[in-house]
Amino acid sequence: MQNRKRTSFQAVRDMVQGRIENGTWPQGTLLPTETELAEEFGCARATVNRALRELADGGYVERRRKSGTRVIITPIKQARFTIAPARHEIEEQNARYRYALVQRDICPPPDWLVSRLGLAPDHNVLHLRCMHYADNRPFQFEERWINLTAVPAIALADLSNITPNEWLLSNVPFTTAEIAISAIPADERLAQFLATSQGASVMQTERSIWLRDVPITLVRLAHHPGYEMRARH
Amino acid sequence: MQNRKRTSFQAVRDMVQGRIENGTWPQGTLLPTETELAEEFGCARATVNRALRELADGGYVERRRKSGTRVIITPIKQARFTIAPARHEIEEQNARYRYALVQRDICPPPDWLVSRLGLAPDHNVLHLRCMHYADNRPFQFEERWINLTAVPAIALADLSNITPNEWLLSNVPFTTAEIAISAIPADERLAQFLATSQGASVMQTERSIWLRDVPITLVRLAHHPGYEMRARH
DNA sequence: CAGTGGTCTAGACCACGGT
DNA sequence: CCGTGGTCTAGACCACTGG
Repeated sequence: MQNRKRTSFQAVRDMVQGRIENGTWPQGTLLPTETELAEEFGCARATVNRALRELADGGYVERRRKSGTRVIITPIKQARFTIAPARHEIEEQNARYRYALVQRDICPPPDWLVSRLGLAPDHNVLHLRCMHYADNRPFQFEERWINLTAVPAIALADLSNITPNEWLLSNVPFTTAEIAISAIPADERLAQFLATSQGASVMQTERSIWLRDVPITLVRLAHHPGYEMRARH
Repeated sequence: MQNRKRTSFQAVRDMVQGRIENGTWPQGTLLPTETELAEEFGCARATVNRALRELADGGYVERRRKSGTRVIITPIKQARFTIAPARHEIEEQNARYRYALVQRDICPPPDWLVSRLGLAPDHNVLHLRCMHYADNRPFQFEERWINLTAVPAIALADLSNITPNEWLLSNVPFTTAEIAISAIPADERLAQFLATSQGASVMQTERSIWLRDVPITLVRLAHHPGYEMRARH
């Protein structure tokens, strides 16, 4: 074994990960402390810390002060999905993007929306429906509600040429987003927009967005039949 | 607002993120160097480094040596979903988990599987179907193919009491996973297993798993109607 | 209360990649 | 070449939490 140029945090990470995967440290094992590992690997504790922090991020170990670092019992893996605007997704496939505003009205929020976002029930919201096309084929149907109390300016915006998403991105910062993905049957209206049959299985992404505690918008994206979300890890 | 005891990397991260979000540093802006930011915030360069590294992880900025740190042009957000075994998900809801092996056979791999995983077509695979129940209600239908060339031992395992997932997790390490999520209509068999009607909209998670270049398994999980995947970010 | 991870610092050297 | 991020170090103090 020749001189390692330096002991990198990646080497430490890979060593520890290796010991977890090959069974040296089975699930539930309490790992040596950072100080001990630093000694074993001949590096600074900060290096071990970074390595273990990445393993914790990756879902391999669980860290708690005082009790130490423990190999996760049930290895919950995490997958990262990229959430791109329809335009981006479509143009990446070298297809032509087209957007259409279908409906726009200002109304009191439905009850479920009030409770979902934590809205004030007596303030109106902007309700939008729009379509996104790829090469004139239906790609995504969007239904959106926007909190006019938080974003009054959007009531004056012309949303027939710019998507609500783009308008919001360039005008409103946000801090928190919640995403829920589900499979729903297409109702009659949705089936027409997506050029499919009523009852067809459709993937729906629902996103709720806040700026700190202030609800900004909730959007439901119904994807065309056959759409897939993909991720690697 | 009282004195911040120290300048934390989180404070730096939030400051920078804030400036990106409120438009001080619009998309494409070249940020000051780490050294400059450290000076501005009155902290060590390592602190700024950690803050910027996290922002890069989060998809806010792009970092390159020599050229510097730049605000990402198209803000592609990423969402992290946790991929937990059915047992874990069910027990977390305080429901009783039950597993049943439905079918087990050893057969040549179907063509689509050969090309999807990169299998040798002339070697058999283990083909399994099983069910996961929460409080005896159908939770998830699992169909799985396992590469017996890579994992011969599983042919001898008794999979009626331990799930194939659990067996694999404790016997085979893996390095790469690919996930695809889609919405499918339930065929007759699936509808029966999930106690729903034929054609019902069902969310399907397909996972392919490799150990380096060696394909291990491909599994399709059909979730019960109404199932949702959730994430925050 | 004491042990363990969490973070910060100041300084150093390395490695990549424009110029 | 040389500027910028990437990483390491040794030491220090802090903050959470289990016993």
